Amino acid sequence: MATLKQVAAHAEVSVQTVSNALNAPHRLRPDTLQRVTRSIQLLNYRPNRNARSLRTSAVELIGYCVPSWPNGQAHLVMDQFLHSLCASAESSGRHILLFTAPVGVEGMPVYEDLHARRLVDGFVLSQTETHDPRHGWLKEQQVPFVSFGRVWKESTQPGPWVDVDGAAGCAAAVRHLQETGRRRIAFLSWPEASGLAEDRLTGWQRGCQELGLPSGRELAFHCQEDTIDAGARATAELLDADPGIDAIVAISDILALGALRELSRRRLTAGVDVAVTGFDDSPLASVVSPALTSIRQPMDQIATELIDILTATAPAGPTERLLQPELIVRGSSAPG
Amino acid sequence: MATLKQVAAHAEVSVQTVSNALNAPHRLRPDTLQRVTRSIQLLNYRPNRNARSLRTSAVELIGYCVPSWPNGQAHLVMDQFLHSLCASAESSGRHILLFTAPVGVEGMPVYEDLHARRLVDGFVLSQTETHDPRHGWLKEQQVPFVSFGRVWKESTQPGPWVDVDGAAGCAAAVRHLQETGRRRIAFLSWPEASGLAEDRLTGWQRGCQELGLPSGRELAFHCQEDTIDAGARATAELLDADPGIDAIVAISDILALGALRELSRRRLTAGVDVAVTGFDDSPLASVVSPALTSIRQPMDQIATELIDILTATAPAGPTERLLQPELIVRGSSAPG
DNA sequence: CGAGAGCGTTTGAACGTTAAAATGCCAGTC
DNA sequence: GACTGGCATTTTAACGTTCAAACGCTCTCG
Repeated sequence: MATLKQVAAHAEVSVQTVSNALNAPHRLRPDTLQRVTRSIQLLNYRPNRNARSLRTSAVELIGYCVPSWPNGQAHLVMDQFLHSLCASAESSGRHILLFTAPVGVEGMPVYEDLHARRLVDGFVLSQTETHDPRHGWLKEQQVPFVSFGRVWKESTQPGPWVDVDGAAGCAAAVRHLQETGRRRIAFLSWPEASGLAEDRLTGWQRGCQELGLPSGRELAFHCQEDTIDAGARATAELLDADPGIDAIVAISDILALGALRELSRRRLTAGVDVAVTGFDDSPLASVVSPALTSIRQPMDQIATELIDILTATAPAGPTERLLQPELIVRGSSAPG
Repeated sequence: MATLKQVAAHAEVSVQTVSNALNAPHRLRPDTLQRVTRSIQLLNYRPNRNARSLRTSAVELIGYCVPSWPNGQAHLVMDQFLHSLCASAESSGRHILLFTAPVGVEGMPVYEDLHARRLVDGFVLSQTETHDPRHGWLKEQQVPFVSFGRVWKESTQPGPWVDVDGAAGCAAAVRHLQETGRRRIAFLSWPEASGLAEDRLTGWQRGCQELGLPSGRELAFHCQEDTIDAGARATAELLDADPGIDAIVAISDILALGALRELSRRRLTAGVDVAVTGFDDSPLASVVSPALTSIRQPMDQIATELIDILTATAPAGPTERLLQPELIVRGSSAPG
């Protein structure tokens, strides 16, 4: 484990010169720079991050609270999100530090502690809830953070955020279904209380209205839980009540899977008799048959924006960014 | 942001005494301790981790490479694993640092760099591959690490590991199926090359043999990919070839889901006509209908053991631990 | 009653780095 | 030839903590 001192001795310069070679190479005369660089390589020197952080008081670590879902349910795309987040962080020389914390106010001491002890520079928040207490608190404490997900039903949300336009995604699904000949499009949703659900429902509604398709309350079903079973039961009820339904936009891949199952039980062919779309383009979507058309959140872009905002030195650019999802068309909505 | 110095001034003791109050309270006279503690609380002092780490050269961070699955497939239980790992790390005052790295030898520089720059004390490896190069390399470099998963087909594996006894899990599934009246139990597997597959296959085989049930090659099907479709096709082939099959042990929940789908297509009732079991007890298992009997890996215990081994100061206890999974019985194997 | 041990506390130094100020050198200017 | 300005490099001092040694006090015991 070489130190600056040893490299300096080897290159016959002062310690500071070696430091400059790494952090401000333009300050060195080309020949000196080359000599120092050679010594660095020869000794396989790596700067000690702790010493650096102590001096600069920046740890280059970003805290992320690993979500724990109350119902034991997994975030099917968390893998992808974490991977993108890590990659983005790394491309700016930072890393992600994971931690656990209780949801709501009880979790705040954990955030405070991590920041006060200088384990992280800031936080990326996800699983944003209505009236999430974290945003206000962090802003007040002047702890840097950025939120993945808007706090819903608030006119203004404290602090910067990045989110995906779920409404636009659902509207795009509706448009795609209309273009492929569908005329009676149902919507499979979560409980109405959820802000996420409201956003996506609105997209379906507006999409239908703009195309002159029906979008009445009887075409929207609110499932109480996000399970395949619930999706299947909802689909059954919808089809029983209105056999004319020829497409179903589901608010999640899981509910869409339920729809697929119910269709298959009824000897209906998904994608032919009734088209189905999901949301999130989880790994499941491409693994079922027919493969599921789904709305993909641009994970890489989300991650890049999050890190961008969090690590911006000067407050450049907007700090509220709504990204567009992408409709991935597969067999469940367009056979062939 | 209070520092030791300020606390010391406030409590009218030396800096070292405050440090001792935190790290070796037994050295202080009770009244001094109390006075210092009061000052610490009053000033809301938190030790600066960087300074501490610089001095002690221990960062209390554990590196974990966030897996990227080549086929874009998600690890359905990664959530749970990460959550358990974080919780275990935290209960020993540590945290998890995430990073990305290419698989195989090309990833080694990343590990080296993280360790050399003192970003982490050691590593938890997962996604262990046959002849995984990381283990040997890390051992040689004397970088602390522990592996989740054995390196297969090696008589001795460099370094400590924790793993789950997949064979025992599958044997337990077979036993359960036999007890509930099943006599012809098929096995749905991955490609034979996989060590994981071999382990679990062996469990099924031995389980059947011990109970006097058939376990010939014709009852084991090796799917080329881990998809619902592949599982369904395999189930179709198995049932076509041998209509007497009354139970299927699948090596993954995904394949089991395929089996369920094929059964339903054939108007057979899972759990009544043919019993089905999966592996991993992923969130999907409880979300399908009938709910899927599955073999759960003890995530909390795995995480605890991993952290235990990695952070043990003295080499206490065995550093190769094989944990027992648990069979979670649900409707797909025991209706009612 | 003086030497030695034990305890609680302080002092001095170091961990490896970087910011800021100081230094020395050289070329250009009047 | 002294004077200025600019550049490359070095010196000094810190960042906040802990280790190791030293200190001074009290107690024990021969």
